[in-house]
Amino acid sequence: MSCEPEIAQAVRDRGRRLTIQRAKILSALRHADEHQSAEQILDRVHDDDPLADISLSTVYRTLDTSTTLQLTSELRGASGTTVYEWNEPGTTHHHIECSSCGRTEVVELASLQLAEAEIREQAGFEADIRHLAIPGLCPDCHP
Amino acid sequence: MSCEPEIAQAVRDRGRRLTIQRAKILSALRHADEHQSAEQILDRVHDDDPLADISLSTVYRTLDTSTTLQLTSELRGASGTTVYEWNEPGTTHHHIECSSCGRTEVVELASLQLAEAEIREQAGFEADIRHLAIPGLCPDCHP
DNA sequence: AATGTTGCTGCGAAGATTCGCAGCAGCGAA
DNA sequence: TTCGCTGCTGCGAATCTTCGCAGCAACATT
Repeated sequence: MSCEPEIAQAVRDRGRRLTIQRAKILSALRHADEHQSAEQILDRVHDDDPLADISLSTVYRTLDTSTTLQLTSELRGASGTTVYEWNEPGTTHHHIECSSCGRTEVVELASLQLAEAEIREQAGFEADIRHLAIPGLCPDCHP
Repeated sequence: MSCEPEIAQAVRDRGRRLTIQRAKILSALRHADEHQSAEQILDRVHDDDPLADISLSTVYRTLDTSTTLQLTSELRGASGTTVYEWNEPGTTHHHIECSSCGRTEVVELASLQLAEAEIREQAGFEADIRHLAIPGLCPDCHP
């Protein structure tokens, strides 16, 4: 796969070490076509290389790190399990999840672009709202 | 405390039963001056009534329900533990949390008011963004 | 006030995620 | 290429959260 060097660059550019584990974990998520749980990612790594010996802790730690590096996003849904997705550079989308039935939809919210500036002004934080999870109620669960 | 009837109303109005457990749990959170973890809420219930016999499962279930009813908000931070807060009717504020060091700040984002309309239009969801948690990097953790 | 329905609760177990520690390995420097 | 520093990993345990089930209790109806 031709994108491995890019992942390697991205990790190293940010002052982290590129380990075999990180390369495999991030590559697995990068090539998944939808968001994945930690366990699903580990399964994919094993599909690709049955001999890979990576612990689930490392998957969690890697995803935590890559989220800090803004390479990936975490979505902690009501389902109890957290899913992760690869941040395709330059793209933006938002997840909205029904607090009642758990159903999710993807939307693209132009108004959130303004929020980043507001946050920078008010708190000095560099917010990452390119891939945000928003709670709500779906049409079926409205009062 | 004079607000118990209001809590009772809010729960019953939405077709749920008002149990002693729910009343105590929600009252405890209602009177806390900052967001609380499930365990902290249970401690507060016990402070108020040492004989109360409420399980932690029930605290979690009650908060889950009350969040669906939009009486409370959940904030699942990077710290690993979820905290909850009472939604003061009519108020709005947003939490921004540093993905790196965990520090949080409260901001108030006018631009998010537009997002609710956008979401309604695109997906038909009734979003609740009055108390949203947004990931980002604080000034100290910027690259 | 008594009754029936069914939503809630407590308990224990299971599942998901984080943590602590000792040893390994990536990468810069020599 | 070798060496050394220190960040990263695997493991097992701890912590946090959810789940399944049997019994209880809130509330509408009588």
